[in-house]
Amino acid sequence: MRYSYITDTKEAVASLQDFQKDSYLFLDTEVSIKDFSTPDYTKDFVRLIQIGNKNTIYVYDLLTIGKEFIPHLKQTIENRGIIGHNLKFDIKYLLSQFNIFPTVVFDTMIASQLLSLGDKEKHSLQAVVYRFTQTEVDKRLQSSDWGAETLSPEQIKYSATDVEVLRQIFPILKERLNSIKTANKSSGKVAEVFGVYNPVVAVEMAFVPYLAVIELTGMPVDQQKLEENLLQVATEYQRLYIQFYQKHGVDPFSPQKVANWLTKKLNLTLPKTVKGQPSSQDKALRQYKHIPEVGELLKIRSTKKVLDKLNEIKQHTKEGRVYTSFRQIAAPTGRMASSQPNLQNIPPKLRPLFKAPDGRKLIIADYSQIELRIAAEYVKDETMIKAFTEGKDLHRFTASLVLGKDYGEITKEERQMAKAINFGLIYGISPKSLMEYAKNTYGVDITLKEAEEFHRRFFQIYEGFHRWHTQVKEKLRKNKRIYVYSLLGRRMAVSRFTEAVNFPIQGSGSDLLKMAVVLFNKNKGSLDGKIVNLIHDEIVVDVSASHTEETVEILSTSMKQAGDIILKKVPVEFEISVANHWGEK
DNA sequence: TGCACCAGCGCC
DNA sequence: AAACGGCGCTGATGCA
Repeated sequence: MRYSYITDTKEAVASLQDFQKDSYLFLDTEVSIKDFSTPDYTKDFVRLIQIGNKNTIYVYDLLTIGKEFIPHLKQTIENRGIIGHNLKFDIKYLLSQFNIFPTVVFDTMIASQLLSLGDKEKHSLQAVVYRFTQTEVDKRLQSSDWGAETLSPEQIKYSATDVEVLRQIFPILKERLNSIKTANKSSGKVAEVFGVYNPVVAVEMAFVPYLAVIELTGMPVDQQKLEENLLQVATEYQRLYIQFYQKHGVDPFSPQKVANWLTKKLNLTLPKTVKGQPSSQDKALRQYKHIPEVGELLKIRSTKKVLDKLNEIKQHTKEGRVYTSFRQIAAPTGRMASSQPNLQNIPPKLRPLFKAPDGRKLIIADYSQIELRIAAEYVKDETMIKAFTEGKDLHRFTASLVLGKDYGEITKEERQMAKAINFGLIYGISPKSLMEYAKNTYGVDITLKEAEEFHRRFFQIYEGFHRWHTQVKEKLRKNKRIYVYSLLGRRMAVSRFTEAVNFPIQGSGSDLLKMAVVLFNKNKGSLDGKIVNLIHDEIVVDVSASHTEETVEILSTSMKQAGDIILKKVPVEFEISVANHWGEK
């Protein structure tokens, strides 16, 4: 491995000449981070930036290299594609401290995740290098002192090695990704520069820098209201807890004790858990909510839930914004996950806390019935496609066909019943579960015979779904594991029927949202609207009041474009509204 | 005491 | 719109 440690400004600027000819660079950074659990992207000291091409690696020491170097560096990085591992991390530093924002990237962590087939694999640089080259990377210096006045030769070599291994794994990852079968070929700058052909790869890579920006932006929070709320809920919770404990001597958060107490003292019959213990879950208790003790219990639990959530938000709020962390590919389906705090499971009653700052608005946009539309497209079910094309209410439509009644004469209850049928049956719910579900959710008593009849009718009407389920079952009978694909070519290996039917639908939903985000960012240019949250099929944008109209327009166009790429036969629909806070409809 | 697991529940 | 599926957070429980 050839590498040069550069400490001089002139030398640094001159060295960039060596990157003029190559189409892409390998990049890594070493940062001096005080507390690894809470990195501060604006303050932590970026000590080294390492850049390599196929011939050489330069390690730039920013302690001694002057600021004049930065514009040159910016030009090099932004004009070339860059390859790195977990680039969201590096980009957050590059953007917030140096105003460097690469948009053509190949992330080897994302690549590894896309190849992983849904297995529980690790995707650290070390793990990925080992998996694809069977060589060990020594990561012992990863958290060494990168703020030290003089770095040791070992530290310099370590930092160069991180780039060297990227060079080794990139061609392997690329080749494996290109061997995934796809219906279409990807287009765009990412695909062109790196030579990747799977559209999912292109979308995921293009998404990386924009996700970094979302995290840096943070979601606006009404901090005063948050504090008031917190105080009020904390007081309420304490009161309820003390009252309950003094009255009954039972800890309301011990599931076993609660369940035993309810069965013995109050003679309630409760469902059994897997271990044979009585269960005290809310679902089971709700039927007894008229009993004061049970009512108190449910109230304490829900209050505690709200209190925890408020604290979780507060913990990560700074100067009126809350900063979450997204995992770009958290589920094998491509869905993201948000944590610290999780902004994807905020209950509706807390959403008004997320308020646009003065002079700004929130744009709230979400795709309508997206999974059902995707399913219809995916299985090419002519009847369902036609219903969507004609703008029919799908639940009402299913109810009319299953029950043999006029479309216009479907009652509210029948429509509700059809909802259960639509969502349950496309994912392979059994007649027995359908019966239980109808009862639990709607109190609709249907016999097993009736459930079987609905089941039969559903698959008679929607032949595409019948064909799909039959084929999947057949394949799984013949093979222990089969590959399933989303509409954009995301792949997973599955061995269970429910997984096999779920993956393509949920996976295509992820494809769709990520593509909409990429298109929105490309379409908006320098317009000020910024995405502040993503919740599976929903996009929240923070925009200055004066740019609201244009941004709504651009977001709509982008969501439509993404929709038209994923859904060729089914029309895409979404709701989009302008609000002062997230709870506004 | 710390860790791994799971139950329970919030969201899509 | 709900749970067939997917997450994250809290706290009890069980074990070392």
